[in-house]
Amino acid sequence: MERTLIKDLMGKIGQQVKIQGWLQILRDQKSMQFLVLRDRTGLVQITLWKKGNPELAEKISTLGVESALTVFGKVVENEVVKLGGIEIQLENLKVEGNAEAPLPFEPFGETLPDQDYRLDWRYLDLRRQRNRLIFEVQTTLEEGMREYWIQHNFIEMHSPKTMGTPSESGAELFEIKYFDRTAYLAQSPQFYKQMAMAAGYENVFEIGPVFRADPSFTSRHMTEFTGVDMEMSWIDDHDDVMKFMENWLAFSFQAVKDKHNEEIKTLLGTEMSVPSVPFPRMTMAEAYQVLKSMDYKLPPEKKGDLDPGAERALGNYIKEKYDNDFVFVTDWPATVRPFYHMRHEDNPTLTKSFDLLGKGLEVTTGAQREHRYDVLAAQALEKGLTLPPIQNYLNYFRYGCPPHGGFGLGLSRLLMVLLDLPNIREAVYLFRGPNRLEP
RNA sequence: GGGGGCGUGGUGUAGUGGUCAAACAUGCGGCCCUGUCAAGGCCGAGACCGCGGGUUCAACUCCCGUCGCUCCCGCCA
Repeated sequence: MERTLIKDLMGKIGQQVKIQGWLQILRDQKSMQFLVLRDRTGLVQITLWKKGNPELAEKISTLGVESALTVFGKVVENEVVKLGGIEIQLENLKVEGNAEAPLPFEPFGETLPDQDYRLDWRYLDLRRQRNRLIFEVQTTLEEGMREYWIQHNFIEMHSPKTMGTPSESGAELFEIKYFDRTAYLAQSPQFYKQMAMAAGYENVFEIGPVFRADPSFTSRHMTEFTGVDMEMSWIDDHDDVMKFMENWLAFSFQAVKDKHNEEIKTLLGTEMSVPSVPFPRMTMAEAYQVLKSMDYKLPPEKKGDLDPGAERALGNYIKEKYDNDFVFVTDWPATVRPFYHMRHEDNPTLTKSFDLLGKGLEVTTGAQREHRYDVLAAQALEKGLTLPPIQNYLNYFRYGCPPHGGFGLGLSRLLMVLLDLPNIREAVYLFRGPNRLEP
């Protein structure tokens, strides 16, 4: 017999059905048993008159909530039933996976345990529909991103995650044993996607894991996360990257809205909005003016940079003034940017770079890259790097590399912004942090 | 790495020097209940109050250390 999904039961009134799901509630009375079964599409009540099948009733009495069940019965209409006005008259039941009692916690209880404890029992926490929805949204979001890229002739890359030499900055890399030598986990596909530019791919993207050995204890950091990276060739400057990016992002958000708008409202209590294009832009210098006008005081050591408080303040300002959740902050000082960001011709202290803030949270860093070998090498030296460790990278620019730029985006951070999630641990399937390697 | 906060039955909380051999809710077990539906009623089990040391006649409560969690900052996506 074929399985019927709970949402389709209305069309099967009077028929025998097989449904499969988890026992959410068992009300075991003297003469009647009521089971509420949950599958990914909804809840339904299942009813058994005990005297009609004492053996089955006995079996049901031993069930723990959250057991995985296959249920056979007849769908009947019953106005008395508050759960959709229908119920299933139970005929047979197979226990596929019994749940021990008590559960570590009640996923559907009125109060939930601390997040850290729920992380220990992540699969139970994920049974809540609102958590399932987060990853349905993520799936649609990535689908939208891919669709837009493919429409624009991008090639998908899968770059290695093990590296022989530290690339951008040694401090934040995880060292791993690699036979008789040391290797490093990639903290960005940066160099590899630029290599694709040198290879003449013109447009590439990658969605893959990146690793950061930062001992960060915040609601928005992870030691391993999914990076969304792209790089495009033959641009005039970083604004070409921003133009592409805002349209790409709006397209992907629209895909999410088309598919999940109602559920996001009901399960997450948030109204999602598709940002209007173009996103507001402000240079770093303008951002400082705005902060000054808001009386936001940056710590003096943050010269030329923003701190999280400043980012939140700018997010609020943009929301109020332009009614947009996003803002590009451009033209960051070279002092706070990596050596490979291209600098302005008329002002070499500033880079052709940008951050994208979403609701005041940094979700992206991007730039036009320096593709001229001599300039790039000079900038590396100026930053205090030595050339031999990055010579393989520098070589990409020796035999005809086109002008190019791109960005890296944190997938879970974008989900936080999209769904108004307060903590990145909710926006990722399994969180990894300095003290969290399990499950 | 720096700073703040927290750590009490399975879970969420209350209790902040003696009245606590620790309370409430929920969950769990048992019994009762002609259809329940956030079901309800009764009974029961379950915590040496994170760990170690100290102060005190007396510590869940104060102090020190330690571990864990959490938030903010640094770092970044």
